Amino acid sequence: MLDLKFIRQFPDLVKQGARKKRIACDVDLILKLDEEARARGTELDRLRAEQNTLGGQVAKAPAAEKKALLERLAAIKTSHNALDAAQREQEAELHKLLLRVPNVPADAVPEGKDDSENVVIEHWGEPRKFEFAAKDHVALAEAQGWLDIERAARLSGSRNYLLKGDLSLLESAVMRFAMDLMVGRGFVPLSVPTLVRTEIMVGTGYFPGGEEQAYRCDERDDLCLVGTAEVPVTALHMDEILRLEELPIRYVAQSSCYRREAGAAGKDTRGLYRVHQFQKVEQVVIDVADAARSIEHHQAILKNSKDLLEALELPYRVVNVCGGDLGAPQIQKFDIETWMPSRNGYGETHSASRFHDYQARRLNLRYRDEQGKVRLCHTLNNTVAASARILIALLENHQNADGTLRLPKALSVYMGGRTQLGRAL
RNA sequence: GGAGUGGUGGCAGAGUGGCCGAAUGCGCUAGAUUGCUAAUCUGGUGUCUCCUGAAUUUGGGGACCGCGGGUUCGAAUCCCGCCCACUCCGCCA
Repeated sequence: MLDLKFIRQFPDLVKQGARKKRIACDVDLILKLDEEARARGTELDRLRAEQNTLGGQVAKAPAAEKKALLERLAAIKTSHNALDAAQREQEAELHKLLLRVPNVPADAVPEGKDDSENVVIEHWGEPRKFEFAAKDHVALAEAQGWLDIERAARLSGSRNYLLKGDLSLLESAVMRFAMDLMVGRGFVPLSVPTLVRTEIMVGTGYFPGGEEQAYRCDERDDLCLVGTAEVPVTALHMDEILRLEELPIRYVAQSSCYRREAGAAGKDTRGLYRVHQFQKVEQVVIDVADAARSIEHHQAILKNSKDLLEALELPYRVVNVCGGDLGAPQIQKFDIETWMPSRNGYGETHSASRFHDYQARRLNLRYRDEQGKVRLCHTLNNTVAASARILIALLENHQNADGTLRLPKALSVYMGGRTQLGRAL
């Protein structure tokens, strides 16, 4: 959410930002409603002030005057109530609109309509040339008895899967490696709820807009399954005023993630690329409202993930996500795409977002600065490792000609010192 | 799931219809005192918002005592719903 004062002050910036993101947003309507609401609010305050003054006199007023006083108060109340009802309605409408105003993208965000116009800014590693017929992750994993998509579908429908044997262990190994890497860098490990209230989905910016993407409990419980640990972790300190000494807060959390993938029918149907449930280690940074520092954090959390991929010996590239592919909440986003031989291309495995105070305003997440002034925090997050997709990359990039899987040294430790998984096929 | 108790400022804790944005204590902070520390004394010490002003530090209003409604001229205080915590019983990985 943007500050109404900011929108008032720089309406054109907001409009341009929305245009760059290809998100419809009626700034003028918002400004009109805001102006009306403020005018009415002033009048309401005035009425209330009068009511307060007169009300205080009622008890001590002589009986003769009391009646007149009460009549006057009744009149005030009537006009106040009418005005108040209108005000509430309009404020609700304004708030609804406000929740959908997209954050203004950074200048460094490239112009572009969709992901095809994201700008590659960095490469690491060389995609491997196979001197044998390389298998895709499904063929390889099934041949090794590591994957059962058919039975999983019986349990849970399409886009579900079941890991077995060493691949199941490998998933845990990657997650644990990711956690250890981050803890080694000072991030505080967290185990968090993956079921959150709707309010939390709104606070982190997923709702309104992302409802179709989230699993929601029925009306008995106002709870949603999160699509990422970013949600509970970023919201952890909502409604708090943090002390300057506690900042920056750096958290890392592993969680199950759930996505409905509505609207993705027919897209990435084979294998583990687009699935309803996966494990993910996520990093979140909460700090002071300082644009330069936010940029530093953004680079730092990006670096963490690049380091992880390098330790896993997986070629990747970094893209600067263009306006049209950016979500409403983000100021800027860098995606890391990891080489996946079966796609003969790079597939998104990480997403590093910078929000400024967009989430913090919705969450009422604040801190007290040096001057003692209360201000909204800045928040950022990035994937450290997302299980299903990182497994695709590991399986496909590190397969041997005989169908076994080479383990990078970083993971070997987590797999009992083994350097290779599977049997020769 | 059933029964009960309770949710007040950074914390502890008063307040059961107007004198309460809220006593008191602790903490924090500025100053005084002190050779230093401690102790003591004095002042200050919530958030949001509107109007006004050159000004986030002018002046004046409004709102907030878990959240949302209601009763009343007037609600922290009474009523209803919800959320949360705790205790007992039941069930359970």
